[in-house]
Amino acid sequence: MSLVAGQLSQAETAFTKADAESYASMVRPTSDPQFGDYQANCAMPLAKRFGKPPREVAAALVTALDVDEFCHPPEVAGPGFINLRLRDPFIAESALRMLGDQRLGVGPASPVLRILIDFSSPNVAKPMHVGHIRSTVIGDALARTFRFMGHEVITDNHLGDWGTQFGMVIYGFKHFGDEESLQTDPVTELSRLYRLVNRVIGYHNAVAELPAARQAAAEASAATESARQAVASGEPAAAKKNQKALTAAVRKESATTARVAEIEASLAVARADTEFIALASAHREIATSVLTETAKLHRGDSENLALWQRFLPHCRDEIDRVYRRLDVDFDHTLGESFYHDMLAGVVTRLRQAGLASDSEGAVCVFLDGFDAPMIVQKKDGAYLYATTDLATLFYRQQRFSPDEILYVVDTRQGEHFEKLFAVADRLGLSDLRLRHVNFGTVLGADGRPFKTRSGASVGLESLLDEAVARASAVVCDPERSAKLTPPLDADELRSIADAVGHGAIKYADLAHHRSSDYRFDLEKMVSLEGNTSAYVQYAYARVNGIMSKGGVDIERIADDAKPPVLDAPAERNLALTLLRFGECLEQVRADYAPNFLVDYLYDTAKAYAIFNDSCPVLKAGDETLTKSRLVLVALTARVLRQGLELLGIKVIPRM
RNA sequence: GCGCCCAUAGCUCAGCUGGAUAGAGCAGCGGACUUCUAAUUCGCAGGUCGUAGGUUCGAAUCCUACUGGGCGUACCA
Repeated sequence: MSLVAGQLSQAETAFTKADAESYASMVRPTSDPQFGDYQANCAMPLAKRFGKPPREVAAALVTALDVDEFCHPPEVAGPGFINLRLRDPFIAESALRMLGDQRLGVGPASPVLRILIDFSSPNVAKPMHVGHIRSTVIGDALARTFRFMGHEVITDNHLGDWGTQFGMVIYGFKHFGDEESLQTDPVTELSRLYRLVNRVIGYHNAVAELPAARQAAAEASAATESARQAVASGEPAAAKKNQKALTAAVRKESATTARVAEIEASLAVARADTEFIALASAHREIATSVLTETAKLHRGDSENLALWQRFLPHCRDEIDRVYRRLDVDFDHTLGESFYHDMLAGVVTRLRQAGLASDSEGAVCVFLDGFDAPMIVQKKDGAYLYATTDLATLFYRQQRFSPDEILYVVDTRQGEHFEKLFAVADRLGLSDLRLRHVNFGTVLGADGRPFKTRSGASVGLESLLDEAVARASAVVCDPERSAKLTPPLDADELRSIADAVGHGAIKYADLAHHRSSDYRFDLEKMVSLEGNTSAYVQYAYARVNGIMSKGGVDIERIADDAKPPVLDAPAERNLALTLLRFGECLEQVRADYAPNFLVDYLYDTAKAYAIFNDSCPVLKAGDETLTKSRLVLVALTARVLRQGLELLGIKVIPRM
């Protein structure tokens, strides 16, 4: 495609005398095979620009276009589309060249950019949960993809290792801690303390919130009643308006009463546990005490600092275990604590730049276009995550001098990043491209954010365990595995379930455009049917089966192979699809959206399935044809394996 | 109140700086196995792209208003 665009660009220049922006990149796969392989849509905008009929422009472009080497003569169709059909020998030779290239014809990128990706970034004081999937999986896929394209990628896990969560654990240990448990099983003990403190705080919050919630519900109920009367007795002229007000009132009433019910339910659960209530009653001031412990830690209090230093390695072990499972790693893990000493300097710098000022006791940066300021220091003197983010930005700029920094963070933090970037801009960092790579929420089957029935967030590890268990049930059918030669043994079955289970979760996440919310449905994710990880992994296993049976050495096959024959439609379509690998990576790059790669791999797996159905390889009955088709099979194997690897998903040789 | 995002087939979702007859999967119906892995594949059916205007040769895509939903909004991250 870039080849076409390049030639088109020359033709366009001949036509426009370089007197217009280029539309040569408007080449894309055709919407329908009857129009050829690619269509160029640049004639229409050019026609508008020069006030000439589009078909005339298209004809002029075609005349100037020098693509005879790899294309059949282009045709002008419809309002001015230029349809291009690649010559089979060109496709075949390109496929062979791709097979012989370690990089599958991709890159190296030009220009090579230094891209820093900030992703995952969990709070380490509490167990990872479902909310960490997206940042981790998307960030990892982008890092792998951009690196493969030839960019210089730096990954940095900006851990939450210094915040209120540690204040909670410190408070928990001081009051409820068990020294022996901490020594024998630190991770469980720390997790227990976090959960307990969190629960106590939640309980007191609920108690405190209940009266106000009840009142809000009562008011909403009264408002609904009066809205109802207005509808019943109001003037006809205002009927529509009144009805609308009633609808709104009813909605508010239902929301507020639901909130009351939610609080009451949680209190009922808590009160059933008398031991817990006794404990909670003894710690009424826990919320402020936790903040005090956090503040003491930040001030360098020796006891709290010692506890923090004691806890942190265990918290790190805990998340590292999950990263190992997910096969995710980082070049750097510079948590919030790393920047602590720089925070005062950030505030000073902002003051000196005339950006920060005092307001209501806090140090704030007021920015045009925002109602609320960015607060960089609280009235009690503590710093906030905005301060840390700025310190981090300055540090990264100074140490790594990246061209681009990507923040793979929940879309709800959009406003925070707008402010952060605005401040960076005001401080003269405008040549550094900052980008909030936002993503939507993971929803449960009910369309609400994915939670357990009791309202807690779902633990990441238990989710992975469940995915592996379900994958095992779907993929490890004993009758089937016995049919393979040799039969799959227990170890191999386990590694299959592992690859499919973890792959399913990653694949499903990456299959949706990152900015949309999606429904988490494990059953669908591990299914062998449809656009799933298992389907693509299975396609690879089939490909691999043929290669091993045919004795193909995938590393050597390109050395003495000939360009494949593409007489069958399935052969040609498969080859053409394989050639588009690089194009889809460009799409991923342009929009920071791995779902383009997922779609591509699914298309490729489908194209292969059709080929597999209609084109025998080892049984083609003709040695030349067998060799030709083995080239396509081997290239399919490499593309699927490489593509899945860029998504962080493993392939298995058999399944 | 203000701001951001979303609304596409029964369901879950794609749809690439505006392009030809809006796609896929699942679910439904009907075909194809002396298979190199049928865990596959082929066909059928299914859509006023939330509503109403506007811009354009051309709008799911851009603009405006409206409807419905989600999220954010001064010292959590």
